[in-house]
Amino acid sequence: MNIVTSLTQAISQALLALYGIEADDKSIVLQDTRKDFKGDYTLVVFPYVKQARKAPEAVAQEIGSHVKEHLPLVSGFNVIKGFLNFEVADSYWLKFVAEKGNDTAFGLRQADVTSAPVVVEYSSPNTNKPLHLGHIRNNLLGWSVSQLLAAAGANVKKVNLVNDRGIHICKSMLAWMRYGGGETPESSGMKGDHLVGKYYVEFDKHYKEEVKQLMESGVEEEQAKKEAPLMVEAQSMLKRWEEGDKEVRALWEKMNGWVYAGFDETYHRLGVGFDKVYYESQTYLLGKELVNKGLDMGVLFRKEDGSVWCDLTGDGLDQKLLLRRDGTSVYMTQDLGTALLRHNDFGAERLIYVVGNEQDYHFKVLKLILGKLGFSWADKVYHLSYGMVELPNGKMKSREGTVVDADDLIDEMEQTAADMSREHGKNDELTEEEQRHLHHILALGALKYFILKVDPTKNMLFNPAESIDFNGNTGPFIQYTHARIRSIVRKAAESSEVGAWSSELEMNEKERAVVKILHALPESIAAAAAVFSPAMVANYAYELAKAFNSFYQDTPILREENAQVRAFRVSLCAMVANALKNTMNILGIEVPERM
RNA sequence: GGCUCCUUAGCUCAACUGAAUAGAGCAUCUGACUACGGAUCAGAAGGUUGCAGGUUUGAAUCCUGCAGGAGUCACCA
Repeated sequence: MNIVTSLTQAISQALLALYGIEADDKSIVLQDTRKDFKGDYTLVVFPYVKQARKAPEAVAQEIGSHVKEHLPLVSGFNVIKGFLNFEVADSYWLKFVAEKGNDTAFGLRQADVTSAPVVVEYSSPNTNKPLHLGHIRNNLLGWSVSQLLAAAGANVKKVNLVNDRGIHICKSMLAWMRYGGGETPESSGMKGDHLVGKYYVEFDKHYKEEVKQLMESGVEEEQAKKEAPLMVEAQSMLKRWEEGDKEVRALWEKMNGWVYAGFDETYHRLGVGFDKVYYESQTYLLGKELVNKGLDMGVLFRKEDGSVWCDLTGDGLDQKLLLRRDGTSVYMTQDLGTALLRHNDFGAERLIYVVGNEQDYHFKVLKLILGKLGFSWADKVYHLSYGMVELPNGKMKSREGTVVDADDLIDEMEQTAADMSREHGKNDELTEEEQRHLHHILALGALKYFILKVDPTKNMLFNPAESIDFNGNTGPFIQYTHARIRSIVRKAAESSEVGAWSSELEMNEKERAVVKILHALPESIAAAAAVFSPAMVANYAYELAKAFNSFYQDTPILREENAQVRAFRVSLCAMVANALKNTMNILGIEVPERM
């Protein structure tokens, strides 16, 4: 049995026997003993001193004795103020490595495919411009949270909802017709999404010019923005699209096709994917029946002008529009519809939306309305809200050209990785193809780790000029550690002298540190999954890699003369390599055999 | 202006549900290569956790107020 559960139970029994305190296992919290003190797990006894009517030191002393007496795995304990530090016998740790050392899936739970799916929506791009750094954070988060939940045993379905219709698409289409001269991805050599994005910018340029001219001729700004010929034409194009105009639809399909080809390439490079892709052009009319249902139920109401609203003033919010007076729906209406669609499509238990924090309000409202409409799963809707990626000179603004393009960024990272690699010059035996693959892995390892190690909810700063480090708390550091370990394990396998070891061995401090971190892997993954935080996984992997390096630096492994100790250390190596691989895989980061 | 979130070392970030002396990396300084892989390791220096109160045996963490920053308050998506 796991030592933590054993300890918890022993403590619970001690509390009952000594003081008659009935503490359930959940209220007993053990924490890792701080490095500077002797021991492995610490119990804070302050919560019990009142009922025990004794000084903290005395209480700790008594609990310690009682536990040690009843739990042989506890080899000793010490008391400092109100902190009771338990020491766990080496034999326990040795047994743990012996049992789990060869388990390549250690720490990962088998996903239960028979349980109700958890649907994770992420990415959700617009098809009028290419992906940028903000999308990268979204995609990486979506993918790794999916991996994380799966590692914790959930049946995860990843979905993407592509925003493929609307006025913004028409802008690109119109500009392409006007100024494009029939340019295609083939003729221009541009990636499809970049080409379409170029015409979106083009539209904005000419449109601003028109607005400026109108204002110079005395038209108010508001009015000028509405009346500029380009805008009027884009609006009419949207109308024709909605009416199913063949010409408009054909162009729409053609240009969206270019964009999808471009997106697929970027998704592939990022290593993300989906189980199902929804298109807004097919779902944007959903939700109206729900509104009718809501009207019947009396949770929604109609105003005199015919528009339909939900009154959320009772929840401390405003009234929210759901149908315009002309009967057309808004964003919220669609999202209500797609939530239901998704729930029905998968029989989903939970819906998770990976969407930026600028939509916090929207999802708060979405959840509330779903609840009012009587859906029991409304409280299982979770908005995984993430902060913006900021640049040293401020926010990214597409219109001002201060965006970091996803493809460009990946290109640069790969170049940097190639340069670094060449500098270290250890990969001469690799073919060119293998080297390219390695550079790709390292580049994405650096990028992904850099982004995922930050708490999702927080805004983060990205400095493209300084690019991303390959030293310190980085993806490549962990990748490097893995590659080194695998190298040792390979050599050990060649020598074939690796045998068993006895539980009588004594571990040194650094070995113990590594083993303890390994031991915590399952709990760490479970804890990270509970709060949807890949960052916690990243920090775990780093801590493990660091502890291993520290151990590795001054402890002989293959040169160790004692065969049993050698065997133990090799097993430990294999286990660390495995744990690094599994945790990095959750982050979507590949880990090389050599680098 | 209302509501929500944020503020930790020079910089970028940690600290799970309140617990011991708030931890890493980068940058700076000092040491360690006849290498089981130095993309490493050992160490130094760097902090009144934005400010002021409060609750608690104990607060970066919870409460109140203030300052600074971001987001949002569309018959846009």
